[in-house]
Amino acid sequence: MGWVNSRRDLGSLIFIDLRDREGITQIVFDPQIEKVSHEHAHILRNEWVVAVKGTVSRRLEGQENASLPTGDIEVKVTELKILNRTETPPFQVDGAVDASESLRLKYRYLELRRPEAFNTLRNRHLIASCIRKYLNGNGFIEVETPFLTKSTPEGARDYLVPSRVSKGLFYALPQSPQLFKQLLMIAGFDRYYQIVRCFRDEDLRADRQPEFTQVDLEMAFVDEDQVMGIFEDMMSVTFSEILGYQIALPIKRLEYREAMDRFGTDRPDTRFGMELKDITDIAAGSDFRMFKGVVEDGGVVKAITIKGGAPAFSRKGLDELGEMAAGCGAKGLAWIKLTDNGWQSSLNKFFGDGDKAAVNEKLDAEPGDLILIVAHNRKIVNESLGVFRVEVAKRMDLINTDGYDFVWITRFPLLEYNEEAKRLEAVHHPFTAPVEEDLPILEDYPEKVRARSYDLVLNGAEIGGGSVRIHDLAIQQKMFSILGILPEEAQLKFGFLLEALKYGAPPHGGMALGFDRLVAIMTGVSSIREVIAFPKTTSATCPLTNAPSSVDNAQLKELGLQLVGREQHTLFDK
RNA sequence: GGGGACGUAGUUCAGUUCUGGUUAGAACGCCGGCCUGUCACGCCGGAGGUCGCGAGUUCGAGUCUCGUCGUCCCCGCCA
Repeated sequence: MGWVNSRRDLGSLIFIDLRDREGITQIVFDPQIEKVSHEHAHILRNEWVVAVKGTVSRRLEGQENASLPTGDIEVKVTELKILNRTETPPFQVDGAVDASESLRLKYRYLELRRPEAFNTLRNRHLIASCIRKYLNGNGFIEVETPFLTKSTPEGARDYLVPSRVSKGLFYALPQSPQLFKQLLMIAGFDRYYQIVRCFRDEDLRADRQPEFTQVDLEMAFVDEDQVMGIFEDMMSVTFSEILGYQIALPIKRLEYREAMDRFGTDRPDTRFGMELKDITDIAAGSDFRMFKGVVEDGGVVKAITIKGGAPAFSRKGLDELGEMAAGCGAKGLAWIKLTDNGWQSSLNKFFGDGDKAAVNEKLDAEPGDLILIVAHNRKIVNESLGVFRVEVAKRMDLINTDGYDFVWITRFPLLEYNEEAKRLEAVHHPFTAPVEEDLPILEDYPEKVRARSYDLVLNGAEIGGGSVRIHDLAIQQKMFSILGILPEEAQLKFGFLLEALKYGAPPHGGMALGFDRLVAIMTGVSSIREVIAFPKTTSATCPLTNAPSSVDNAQLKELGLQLVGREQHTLFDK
């Protein structure tokens, strides 16, 4: 039984490629074997659903098809039953012509009929099974937490659900099960996990969906090393079992500060070098006024060296990079092409021979190399060089795409100042514990305090993160006050957590893994939409169901809601 | 919220600028016919178009202008 993938009607002999989820098998209608079914088989078309009876037999000598796993055999049909016919599909399921993504989403069930799409989702299932097996075997208990829960002010925008029973009040769909898993630790569950849906109402990207799946876990009586240890082990087992790939353990670790200095980003792609080097001292001694000015203002001058990059970048290519620098806030991009005769650069006349040699040495630069330099405050310099580093590596094809390169980024800043909101915000979330030795400066220099947090980065993509949590009521209250949340407000929004912290909260910490991103990387697809059975478009709509859609006035009335503004929506697209 | 690319048979695209002009093409798919070893079967014939939508310029718009809708990518945003 299966679907007609293709037919080859030779008149008196008819071949059908029959497809089911496991693959394709050729079946033969031969009037010498059975007349009636052969006659009926003439009308078969692609994607019809059929059942056949017959004998599996070895193909004739020389008629094997090496490109099919079942290419040595065929089914000689003695009975044909047509189970269903089809209209002409909106796109060809056998994949001869690729359809646009919105069409494939609208007819997602046809897309999923394709072997590649099915296999991606089957791999997702296998990865999830592997993770479950690992965690089950290590004493973790899967617990479901509420989807209809309480809106929290920090973090992303919430999806809201109106309450019918309590008119005018709203549930929020969880951005993550964060607080519930902490409560489970306080309850003494010790090791919890959940493969769970999370919801965030923010603008979409190729690697972002409004609802996405996390592997969420939490452990009691642990420090960050134990959480990271479990996670490394879990990833190692999963990559080994699913891909046959051995992750190099232990996964290397970088403190946030060092990652920013060396790679210009908190999710460095460490599959290639080209690290950022500081040449502030040398630049300060040059005659280039712009560099001097930056250094006097407390800024830095940093550079990356592109080995053999001088011929690869034309004036135009460098101008493009310059525009990207401007996009990052940098005032400009200086470059040096190293030739056998010295520097080819607009900086040439501003640097003495000694300084030139010092720069070359510091940057490990030889003739044929290209040096890119940015001068500004530390943040912008790191950010723009970090962007160049990745862009240049892509353009020069320096990234080994076969491997899986993991790195932990630890000890992020606990807090950062939000210019727009004019207050401090938690970098990770407000329940993250500060590094103990930084506690004394929490009040006076809050932005200098490091968090007991850690992100797992794979091939330059953040795939997960977590932290040791605050289990001390006084510190949690202090955190809220530093974040500008008044005690009454904290009580209103997080009262249940503060209350719980009074009743014997053990030290605990955990982590969450972006499961869709992990699966996308492991299956080698470019968008997480490919690894989600029924994903949404970049405007958070579903072409298949036409969600979101309008509802009856009666439904609204029942919820005590009234629409303002744009009320008219068409129910059906053309 | 901002920037960019795209939108033409069922599908994927060409045609669109410089230079608006008779009947808008191709491939795959679809329909009909022929064919006993095909496997992207082959051969012959055929149908299929509101050029996303709306306005404007023009004697004349797929082509130029403005608006609008949709899809994708990026920035902001995503504790």
